[in-house]
Amino acid sequence: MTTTPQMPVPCPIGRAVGLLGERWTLLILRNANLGTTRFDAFRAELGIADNILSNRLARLVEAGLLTRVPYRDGGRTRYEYRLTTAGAEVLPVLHALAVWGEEHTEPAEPTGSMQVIHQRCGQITTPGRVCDGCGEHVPREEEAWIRPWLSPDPITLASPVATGT
Amino acid sequence: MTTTPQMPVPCPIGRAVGLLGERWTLLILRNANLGTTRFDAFRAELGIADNILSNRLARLVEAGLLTRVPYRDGGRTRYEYRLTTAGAEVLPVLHALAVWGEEHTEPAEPTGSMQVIHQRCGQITTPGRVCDGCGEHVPREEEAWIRPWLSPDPITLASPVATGT
DNA sequence: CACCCTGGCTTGCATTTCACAAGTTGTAGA
DNA sequence: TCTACAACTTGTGAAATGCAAGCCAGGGTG
Repeated sequence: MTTTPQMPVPCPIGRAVGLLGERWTLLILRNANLGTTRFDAFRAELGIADNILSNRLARLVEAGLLTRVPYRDGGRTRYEYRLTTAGAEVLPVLHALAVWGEEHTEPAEPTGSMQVIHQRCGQITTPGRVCDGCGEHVPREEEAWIRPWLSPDPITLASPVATGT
Repeated sequence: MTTTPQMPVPCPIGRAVGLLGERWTLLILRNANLGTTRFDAFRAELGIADNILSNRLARLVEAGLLTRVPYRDGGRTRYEYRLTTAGAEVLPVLHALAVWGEEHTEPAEPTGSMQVIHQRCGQITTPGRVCDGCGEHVPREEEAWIRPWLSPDPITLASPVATGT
């Protein structure tokens, strides 16, 4: 028997990897944290195949990291995928990956690098929970990312949908 | 064209995921951080197939996260895989995954959960760079993990091999 | 009111990756 | 000599992934 996804192993890292470690999953969550909610948008941004995107979104909904919420498109009801708190809380994983990637990998061509800014104080900071500039905790509502290869404008992180508490 | 591993995309998260996001890779690095160095040991601990382990180790060496160092086994030379600093620096990713996994997933059967201890002060702490107990930065030499489903004894993190500096 | 468009999928088939098992190499100890 | 061991390599079938096409429902356009 192998340690394939979703088999609840005793190690929390193993369990997290089982869920988050499938191909595309962390990238979907990255984009969901940046405000993407719709099937088409994920497909366009990631270049992922339809069937796999469909599969991953379903799994993320099932695992409670995303939730399907109805929205109105003209006169009919469609669904979009919104972050839950569990999904929003993968942010530290994304931060850690961003730091590691910035430090240890090279882009194909030198575009400006990704930056995280603390909107309350306006400073650029290292991805993480404390602002390098003002020394304070950075709540997700005050965090924005600049991804210069897409746009010079900062993108404020998406808020998770209210769940219970 | 698809965003497959090793294609240097502009986003550092994408690049990190390209390398670290392959199946088994983060688990290999977790165990390497806990002191595993040998092919057999990785195989036994992870239950990974030989050819995939071989492939992943080679890729990690190529990417500079591990390095092959010779050791003597009786009268002959064998090789083991030791962490480089780049490999050791995935620790924050592992911490973030551990925290998320502890919070949002359930083990199959309730074994004691993984704990991180700051050996200088002896306190149990949340995986991360600052000790909950004494409030100080936890350098990796002072960090140990207890994984009660394997052993009650704390395991001090492996040191990376000296590189350059 | 027939036709096309758009978003969100599902289905079918080719390609790639993975799992499992068996074989290889070089040395050493029984 | 025979067996054991660590670290691989090779072969083969199963599963995951990628690509393209099709489907469905409601609305807009002519």
